[in-house]
Amino acid sequence: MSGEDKLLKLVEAEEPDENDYRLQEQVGFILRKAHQRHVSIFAAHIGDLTPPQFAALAKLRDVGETSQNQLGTLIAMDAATVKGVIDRLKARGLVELSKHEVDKRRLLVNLTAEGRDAVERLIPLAREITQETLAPLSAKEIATFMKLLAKLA
Amino acid sequence: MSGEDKLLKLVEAEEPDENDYRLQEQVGFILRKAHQRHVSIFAAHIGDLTPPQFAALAKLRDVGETSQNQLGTLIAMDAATVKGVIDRLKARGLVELSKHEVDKRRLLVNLTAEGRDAVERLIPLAREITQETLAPLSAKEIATFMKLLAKLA
DNA sequence: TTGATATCATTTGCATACGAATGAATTTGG
DNA sequence: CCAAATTCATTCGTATGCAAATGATATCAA
Repeated sequence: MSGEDKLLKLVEAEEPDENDYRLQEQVGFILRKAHQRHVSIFAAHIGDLTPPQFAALAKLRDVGETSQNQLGTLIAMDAATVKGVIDRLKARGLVELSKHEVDKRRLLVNLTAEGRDAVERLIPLAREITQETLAPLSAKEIATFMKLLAKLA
Repeated sequence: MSGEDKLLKLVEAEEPDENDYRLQEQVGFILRKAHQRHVSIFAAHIGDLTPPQFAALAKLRDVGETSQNQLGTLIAMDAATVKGVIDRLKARGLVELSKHEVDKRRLLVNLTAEGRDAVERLIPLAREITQETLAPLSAKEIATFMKLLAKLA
């Protein structure tokens, strides 16, 4: 079959050309790049805290004292990951840990006064980060994008 | 100022309530979750290769032999990261390395026969991964989403 | 009540991801 | 032509992110 015939066949059958896989058009690849860009913008605004660390602080501000595991669930981190994040926040005095009186398995996490001050101070910057990340889109596009992105997450 | 007055003021001035920062509505947080979900879908279909490793193989299939650094640029990885990825692919015999004859700084990377076989075999699975990642969206939503996501990446 | 299950946390091992520092080789500008 | 700047690659340190194994505690069910 000639190249032209093959092209014709593909158009007619609407089959993907199996020789034509474009990495840079795959959702996973672009998702990874968009995430990288966001992290970079975050770092430019908040240099001394990572997005996961800020997420932990912001969520603790919302819900108050919780167990480490529960916090992990709320910010989409598995137990091993959240432990590292909390360890580093504790080392910096932004959170404090205590044992649950009734259920001795649980490790309670809470903001320190310093941690609470830090979150309040950083939230305006976090708003700017969100804005800058979405800056390539118009207001209408942002609404559409956020709706669809939420469906994928 | 009473709570009602404060609300009124906010509505009039269209200022965000600085006490009301919702982490789970921020684009960075949802982007991170969407990426996590994609990686999880990837792992369910292709267990013995990570998305970055597959990206390297797929891109080498596109462009043929390139320098390690150039490959990194093409798949959005910095020099330190791409080195680790290539090292592991080399250890598994999927890529081979050679020195550039003219520019002695460059380390050339290419697929081995086994690496080429692996990519060809995996591309259909990669198509499924893309499909499953986008499954929560309709065809029209996918087109919209990809267009907007590309703008952000 | 007790044996099976489930939950919470920790640890280990592996794989991105990136900043910063370093060294080798190349290119550029004066 | 040569010194300065750039590029390519490596290494180190730190921080996610997750699977799997382990130990302690709690809950459930026969």
